[in-house]
Amino acid sequence: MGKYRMSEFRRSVLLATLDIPEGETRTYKEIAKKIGRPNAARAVGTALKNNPMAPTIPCHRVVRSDGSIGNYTHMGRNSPEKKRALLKSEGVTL
DNA sequence: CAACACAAAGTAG
DNA sequence: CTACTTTGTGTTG
Repeated sequence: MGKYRMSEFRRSVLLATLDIPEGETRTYKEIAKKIGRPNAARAVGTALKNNPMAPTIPCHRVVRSDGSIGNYTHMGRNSPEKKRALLKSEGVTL
């Protein structure tokens, strides 16, 4: 029987990210806090890095706490510019 | 064991 | 004040 089970941490991160409304942004810290690991903002980034295989999850709505855009990996390629473009497309004022 | 899509506090100037 | 360094966190390679 296959175990469709990734770590709880990763699953929580994805769900929390999926819960971000359109046009809104959330910080890695906020996501971390939401899933009960307020000090694991870095782990949140690591978790998202392995998941943005599709626009299924609005990982581009997760930004840094200091207002920076943060990073964005898609298909093994880092494109912070793409992230910024997506946010702007949703009407997010940086 | 080392690295990473972060954060906050500490050190140096 | 700004810039760089260090420590904490959880998963992946």
